[in-house]
Amino acid sequence: MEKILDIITAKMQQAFADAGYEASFGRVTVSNRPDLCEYQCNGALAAAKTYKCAPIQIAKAVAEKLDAGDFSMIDAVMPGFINLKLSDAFLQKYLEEMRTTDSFGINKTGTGKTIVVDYGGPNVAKPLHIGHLRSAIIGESIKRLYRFFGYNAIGDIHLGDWGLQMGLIITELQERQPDLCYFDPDYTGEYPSEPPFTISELEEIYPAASAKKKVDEVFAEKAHTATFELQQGRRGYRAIWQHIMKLSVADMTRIYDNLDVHFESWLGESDADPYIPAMVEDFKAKGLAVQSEGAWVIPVAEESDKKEVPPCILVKSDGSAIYATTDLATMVQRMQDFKPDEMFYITDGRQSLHFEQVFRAAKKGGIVPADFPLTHLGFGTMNGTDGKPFKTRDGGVMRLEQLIADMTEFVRAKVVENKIVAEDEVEETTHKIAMAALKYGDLSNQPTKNYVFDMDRFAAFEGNTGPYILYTIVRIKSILAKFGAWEHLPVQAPANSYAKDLMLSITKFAPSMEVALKSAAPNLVCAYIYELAGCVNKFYHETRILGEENEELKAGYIALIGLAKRILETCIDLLAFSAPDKM
RNA sequence: GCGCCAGUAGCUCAGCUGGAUAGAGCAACUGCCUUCUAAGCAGUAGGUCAGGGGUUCGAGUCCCUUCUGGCGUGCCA
Repeated sequence: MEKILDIITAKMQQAFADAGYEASFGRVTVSNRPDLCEYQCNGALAAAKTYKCAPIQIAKAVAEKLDAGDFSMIDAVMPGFINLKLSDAFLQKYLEEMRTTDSFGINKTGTGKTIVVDYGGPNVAKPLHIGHLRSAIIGESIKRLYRFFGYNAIGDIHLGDWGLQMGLIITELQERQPDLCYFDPDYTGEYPSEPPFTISELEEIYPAASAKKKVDEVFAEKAHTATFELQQGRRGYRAIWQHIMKLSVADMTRIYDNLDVHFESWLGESDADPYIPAMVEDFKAKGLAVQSEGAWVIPVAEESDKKEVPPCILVKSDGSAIYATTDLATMVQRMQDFKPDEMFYITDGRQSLHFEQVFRAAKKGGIVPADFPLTHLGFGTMNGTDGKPFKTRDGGVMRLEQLIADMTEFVRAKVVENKIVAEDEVEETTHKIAMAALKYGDLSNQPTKNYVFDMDRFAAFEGNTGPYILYTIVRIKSILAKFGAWEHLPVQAPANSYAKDLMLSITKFAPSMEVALKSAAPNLVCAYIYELAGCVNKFYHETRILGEENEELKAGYIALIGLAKRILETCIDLLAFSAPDKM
């Protein structure tokens, strides 16, 4: 479907041309003065400079030429704005087309294209903590946005299962239980099928090892060696690694499922490992990798760089792979297996230089074509109310599970207190509201910016929050349920100013989603539905819907809120949460 | 040192390629539930858009500069 702004702009440009001015001045925008008009064109102001005459003259001349068909008001006002209001008939026709068109008439620009969205990135053997929240929910939302526009979007978790952390765990485990058969180089038998540790022990081992590494050089050296040997295929280490993977993946699957975050691909750094030798050889053969300070590096600095861009390290001086290596090898694997048209990475913003280096290296080495779209979205840090990185009261890192549990508990109390939901539905309703609160609280912020995570504020449920959006949907659902079958009812012309505002808001769906996709900004989806929900609530407040005696009019109201509900639900699905029937 | 990001109401944030009176939410105060869910709606108050220059008919938005904070800056990820 053509967007309203495009339709009006075309008319406006024609009017500029007809009045003897350059057509490109006829750009129309949504009004920033809704009290005066719905759409506006400021082109006369810009044109005044070119044509050296008063802008108001141009505005008036253009307004004269404007095709009045779809407008209820065309006004040229000082100093030279052209103000427009849409006619009721136009709005009705437009919304009815939206209502009856797949995906409300958005243009599926991604049809036939494949994109790999790399997000999540948890490390095995480490519990998911709140630092993983942003990647998971921003990534899931961006993946869904791409999918909504027709892309074949593959979410890839990219497990951190191959780095130094694995060596650290192995080394720490060996210190604790040196007699395990895994550490006996001469052991040739089968290894036990059950791991010598539980998930919670594992989660305690890693931070202990990580801390030890910083103060104990011998230990650190051992860990590096273990990492190297694991990557070289040492049997016992591989067996331990298998145990760790099994336990860890099962645990994180449970948590991601609970968050309604799903990955199509569960590959990790280890899966890229087989691609490393050939890739490294290729970089060397092409002369792109050079030896420097004992390591093999790929110089990626460019003339135009304003800063010093260090080379991308391909092979460490001890011969083992580093994250740049696995990221590059992962790209090789993805190009081979998924044949994507784009790759999109969602990680902490502090990794932006790393991705800059990797992207350059990938293009230099021909892993992807030179014009291949590689995007890194670096999200900001989640801070506490003191403005510093979020910590628990005792200064530790809060587990993602704990965060979800806290939020859920708070919501449950509220749901029980309201007594609207039947007892057997409390849990499901609670879960939906908690997810909405948590995700909307995060996603409504610009992803690239740091933001303050304030549990009290997120759980407050008033104003611009997830629960507000859900509440709006629930109110509509309640009316629709009482009304009966509504899906077939056509949209009618606006019956009052609240209806018209709501209709205008609905027409902004497609352009809002397009910008959200283009900018990879779920916060724009949030901003849109907040506005839309506000329009619904105002309309709801001012209009008696079920009590309307004129049946024709009532049907129109129902059709309108029905359409609003479908759009709201589509949007929250893009944000990966859903609405209950009651709350 | 260099680079990137940020600085807008007491707090948390919007502000789309410069355009009319800088917008929301929270907190404060005031109205509205015998009528479709008050997790709602309406209203009051609150701003030298960090400071200073500049470009422009017009700057929160573009350019320069200073200050403040965060982050990054070769073998962790």
